[in-house]
Amino acid sequence: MIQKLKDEIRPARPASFEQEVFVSAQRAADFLLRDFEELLKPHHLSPTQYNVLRILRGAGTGGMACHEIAERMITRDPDMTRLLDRLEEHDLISRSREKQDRRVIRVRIAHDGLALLRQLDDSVRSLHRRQLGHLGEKRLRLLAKLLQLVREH
Amino acid sequence: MIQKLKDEIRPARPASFEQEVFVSAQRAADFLLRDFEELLKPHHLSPTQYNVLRILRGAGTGGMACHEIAERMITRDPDMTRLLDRLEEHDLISRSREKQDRRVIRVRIAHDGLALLRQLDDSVRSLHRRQLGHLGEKRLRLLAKLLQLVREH
DNA sequence: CGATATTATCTGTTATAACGACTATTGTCA
DNA sequence: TGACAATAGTCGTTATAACAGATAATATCG
Repeated sequence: MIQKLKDEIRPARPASFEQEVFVSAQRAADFLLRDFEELLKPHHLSPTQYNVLRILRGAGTGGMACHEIAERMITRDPDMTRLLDRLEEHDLISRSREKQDRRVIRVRIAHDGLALLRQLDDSVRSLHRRQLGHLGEKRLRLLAKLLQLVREH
Repeated sequence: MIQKLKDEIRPARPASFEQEVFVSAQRAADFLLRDFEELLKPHHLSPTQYNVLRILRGAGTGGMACHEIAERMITRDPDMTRLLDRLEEHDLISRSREKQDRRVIRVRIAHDGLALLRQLDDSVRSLHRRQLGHLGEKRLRLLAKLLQLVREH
């Protein structure tokens, strides 16, 4: 009886190396994200919101349609509308309907959004340096290359 | 006026290489997680819940205290109680209060939980092989090593 | 041109995550 | 021993994410 339970509790096969890498990737990403969230918290921004602001700054004065933002985001978000609602409430972005294609909402970063990003630029940069700088440029290039390969599938 | 806006919209400095690696890591982790969520969805399990079941299977018949589970989890979860509530509702785990230290709740994987994991073992393994196998063992070892280095800080 | 498909976004609802405060139990140390 | 701190887990509340269906505008094709 006890032997049977012990057999049951054993997985069919030991975890594969691919599985271990999967777990390592999740752990590393979470480890990095945790500090980043802490950095943003005093500014009442989530990493996702920060990401959107960065994308919009990159888009320049022309702004971007919702679905273009969604395409560029780091992690997918099925609820762009309300994500933008929150940013608009805090005057970090502005929205306006397109003239040509009236389905499209054009989103632009607002003055306050730019100011906030600017205020964060240095601390974000130095956080990432603290988190990853110890690897050295050579290893970082290697890591970037390998992560790129992971996604190229 | 327009020139001023253009200046404002430009970040203080271009993104550092460390920042790029940070983003790559988040993207790669999300990319891997997405497929995994799809695989689990028909079984009404989230990656977090699956992770807990795996941890409990690893713990064996002796089970584990809540805080021990929390320590071993891939991503932190500040709400272990309700995470376990959901698993218990579906009879995937069982809980019982410790005799010696009555503060502690001992959690064990239940028969149905073991059966579910066993059912998933093969498909999880082959998913990760599909996702990562193309890198080859040498690159996977390198990647695992680098991800380990990231966390060792 | 008109029916239908597609695209872009929004909204209602439910589930989960995050944040704090709270209770119960045990450990520590004067 | 007895006050106080530390630990383990729970619960109330709010915020966000996920899912599914709805709405409006445009594109396509016979």
